[in-house]
Amino acid sequence: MAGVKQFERGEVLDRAMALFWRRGYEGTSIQDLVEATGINRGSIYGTFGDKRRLFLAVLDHYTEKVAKPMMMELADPDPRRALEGMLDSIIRRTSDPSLPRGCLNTNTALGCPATGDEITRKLVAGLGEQESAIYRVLQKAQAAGQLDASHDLRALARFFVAVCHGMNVVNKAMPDPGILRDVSRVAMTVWGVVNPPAARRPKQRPSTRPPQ
Amino acid sequence: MAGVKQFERGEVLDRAMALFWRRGYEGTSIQDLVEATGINRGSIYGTFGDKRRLFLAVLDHYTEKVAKPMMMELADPDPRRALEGMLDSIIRRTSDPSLPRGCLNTNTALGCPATGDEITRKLVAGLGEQESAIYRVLQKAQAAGQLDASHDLRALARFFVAVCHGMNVVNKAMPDPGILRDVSRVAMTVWGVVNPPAARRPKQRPSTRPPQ
DNA sequence: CTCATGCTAGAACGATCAGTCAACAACACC
DNA sequence: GGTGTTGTTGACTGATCGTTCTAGCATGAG
Repeated sequence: MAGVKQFERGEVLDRAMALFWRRGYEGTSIQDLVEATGINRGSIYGTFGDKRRLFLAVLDHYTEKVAKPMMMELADPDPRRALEGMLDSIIRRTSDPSLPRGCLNTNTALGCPATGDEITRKLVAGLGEQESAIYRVLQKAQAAGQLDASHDLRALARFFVAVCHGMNVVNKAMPDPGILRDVSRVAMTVWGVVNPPAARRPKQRPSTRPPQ
Repeated sequence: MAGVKQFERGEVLDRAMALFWRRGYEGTSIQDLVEATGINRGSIYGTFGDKRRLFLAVLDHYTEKVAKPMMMELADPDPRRALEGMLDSIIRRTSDPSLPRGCLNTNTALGCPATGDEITRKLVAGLGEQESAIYRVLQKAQAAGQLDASHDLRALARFFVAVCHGMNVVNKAMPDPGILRDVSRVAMTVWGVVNPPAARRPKQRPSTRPPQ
């Protein structure tokens, strides 16, 4: 049947995403994509332009399907639970054996030559947004008195961003959710630290235990 | 002049390392290596075998030249300074504009298809060694009373491993040493935290599952 | 001297790469 | 039914991939 669309854009992006995620940009050929998506070479080019633009579409797809749900955890009204939720969502995702290891964004950021093209700009922008979103949660926590006023929120936000990406790297190499639970649990303890040794800390026992 | 070695193995590995580090395994062609090292195509094959084995040699070279010096910081008699030194050495390295961004091991771990071949095994082994080395430092600290006895040392070690790799990812995307200093400073604050009454873990050694 | 050695230069290999193209089939509208 | 648009198809392009190979030459050992 020609002349009528044989495929769903979203499904093609799903399969292409899985492939790029698993094998990286350079490691994935158009032929691989043709076989994995089931649609023809020409249709790929007709729909997405070329490999690079297909990859950009996949990055957007990933943001929508994976990154955004993770960031949604930050909307939890309780700031501490929001952060824990974000880390937990990484653990949940990396525990799903049907998904490739690591994180497409993280993989891409390290696999690519770090040129200043649109791909890198997208990734850097994503990192920045994540930092900002975490920063706002921390501000809320500080305003609510759940976080000591002496904390450097920018540094804290950057720390959590780094932890997220560290978890993705570790997961890619060693797919054991227990490791990530350890990392997450320890990372969350910085929350309870009072910076100046003078100040006395109110009861800072965590009200919620990580699920499991 | 022919008939006598025209190149130093170490220099060739230096240049090949820089290339692989910057562009990744798949992004670096033999032709690139020929041009960057200045030695002939045939000499590369004669000396190293093929691209994969050259890359393995580069990984060893990287371990010797970059990873081992970083791990040496852990030998500091003061455990806390040892850990700080390790993180600082990452910041120092990533601040050196003459070196490529990120970390070759981290880049490779994420850029490659993560097959179970020798490359992945090398990387996983490196991660394991780092975790063990950090673990021993933490044990020393705990024995010396510098670290609260309630800390879960395995989890702490895994946390610091993840932070290292998170720093490498962040640095690859955003080459600002200030960010890494923030991350490092916050990460070190976990040192002073008394662990929440963590569930006693069954003795759980690093994962045995094969990487993806 | 002779000869093996270890490099250089470069052609050539088949495979694969990203990307293009013309022919063709199904629809929408006239 | 005629026409134009749209999407499919598979062959095709030129470039590049990793790898091999031949030929030639300068050296050091015997």
